[in-house]
Amino acid sequence: MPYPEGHKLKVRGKIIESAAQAFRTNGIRDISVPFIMKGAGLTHGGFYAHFDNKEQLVAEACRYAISDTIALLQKAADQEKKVPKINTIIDYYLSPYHRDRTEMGCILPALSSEISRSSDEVRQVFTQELERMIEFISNAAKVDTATGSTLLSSMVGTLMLARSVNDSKLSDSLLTAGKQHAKGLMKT
Amino acid sequence: MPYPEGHKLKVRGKIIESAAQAFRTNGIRDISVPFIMKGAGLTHGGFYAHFDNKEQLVAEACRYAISDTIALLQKAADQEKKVPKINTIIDYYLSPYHRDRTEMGCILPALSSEISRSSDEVRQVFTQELERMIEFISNAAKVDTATGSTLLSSMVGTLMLARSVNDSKLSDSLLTAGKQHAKGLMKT
DNA sequence: TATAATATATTACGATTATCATATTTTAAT
DNA sequence: ATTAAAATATGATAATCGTAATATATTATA
Repeated sequence: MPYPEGHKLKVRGKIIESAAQAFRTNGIRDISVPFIMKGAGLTHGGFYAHFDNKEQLVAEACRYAISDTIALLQKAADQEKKVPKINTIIDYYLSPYHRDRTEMGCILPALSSEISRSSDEVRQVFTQELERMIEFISNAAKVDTATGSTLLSSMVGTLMLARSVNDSKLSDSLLTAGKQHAKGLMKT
Repeated sequence: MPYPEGHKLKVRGKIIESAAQAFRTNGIRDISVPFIMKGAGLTHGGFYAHFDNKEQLVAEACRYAISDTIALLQKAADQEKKVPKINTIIDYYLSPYHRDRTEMGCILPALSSEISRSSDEVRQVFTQELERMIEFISNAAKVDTATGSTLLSSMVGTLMLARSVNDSKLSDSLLTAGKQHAKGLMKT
C-alpha cells in the first residue's frame, strides 16, 4: 500500500477544512470545487476521489464546522472560572470579533438559509448538529432545551443582522442589545 | 412617444416582483436573470434596458420585499382589535404558514447572509429598510428600538433555523418556543 | 531497485451564466 | 396608413461551473 497510512484521510480532512472556511466566507454556491481544492493545496481533478459530489462535501463541512464551534465555545467557557459560563459564551458569540471573522465563526448565521435549500443529506446532518448545539447551549445555561434553543436562535439572528448591515454603529448596537437581552433571558 | 404612459415603469415593477419572489425562494446566486425575466413574462434580452446589472435589481428587490413585509404585518396588526398588536405580529411571523411560504415571506431570514456579502449598494438599501423594520416593530411593541431590534433579531433567527431543519417536530417546537419567548420579552 | 497500487494532476465536456449587439415588434403621433 | 421612437426579442460571447476520463506522479513492499 503506497502512500503513508492515513494519508488520504488527512487530505480529506484538509479539503473539508478548506471548504468549511470558504463556504462560511462566501457562501456555498459562490465557492467552486477548484477553489476549495486550491485551498487544500491540491488541484481540482482529485476531488472526486474523496467525495461523490459537491453536496456531500457540504454535508461534511457542515458537520465539521458546527463541531468545531461547539468545541471552541466549550473551551472558552471552561477557561473562565467565575460567573455563569453561559455569559462567557454569549459575550463571545455576540462580540465584534466573532462578527468580523465569518471564516472561522459559527455557520448558523452564515449558511442556514442556504442549507434550508440544500439536499436532504445536508439538512439531515445540519439538523443533527444543530440539536447538539442546542443541547450544549442549554447545558451551559442550565435551562431546558426550549429556552436554550430560543437563546441560540436569538444569538444567530442578531449576529446575522449585525453582519448584513452597512453601518458599523447600528451593527454594534445590535450586538450590544442582543447581549444584554440574552443575559437577561437566563434570569427568568 | 409610443407605448402607453408609465408602461416601462409597470414592467420594471413586474421584474422587481418576479425577482423578489424568486430570490426569496432560491437565493440570489441561484436565480438567473433569464429566469426572473420569464417570471415577469419577458425574455432575458430586455433586462438591461431596465437595470444596469443584476446587483442593482437585487437592491430594488430588497427594498420592495421589506416594504411589502412591513405593509403586510401592519395590515395584520390593524385588523386585530384586541390584545397588544405586537402579539398578532409575532404570531404571524413565527407561524408555520410564514415558515412554509418563503417566496412571499420576510426576506431577513431568507437573504440576510447573502446580502452581507453583496455590494455596498445592496447593503445600503438593506440597512435603510432594516431600520424601518426595527422602527415598525418597536412602535408596534411600544418599546425602545434596542428592545425592538432584539425582538426582531430573535424572530429572524428562529424562523431561519425552523426553515433549515429537516425534522418537522423540531421545527415546530422552535417556532413555539420562539413565540412564547418573544411575547414574554414584551412584558419586561 | 523494480513493481504495482494508490493518490493526484491534466485535460476535456456540456451546461449555465451575466452581459451585450443587433433585429424585430409595438404604438402614439402624423 | 405611415412613420419613427421606444420597448422587447433574438442570438452571440466569454467566462465559469460541476463532473468525468485519462495520464502522471508517488511510495510501501518485494
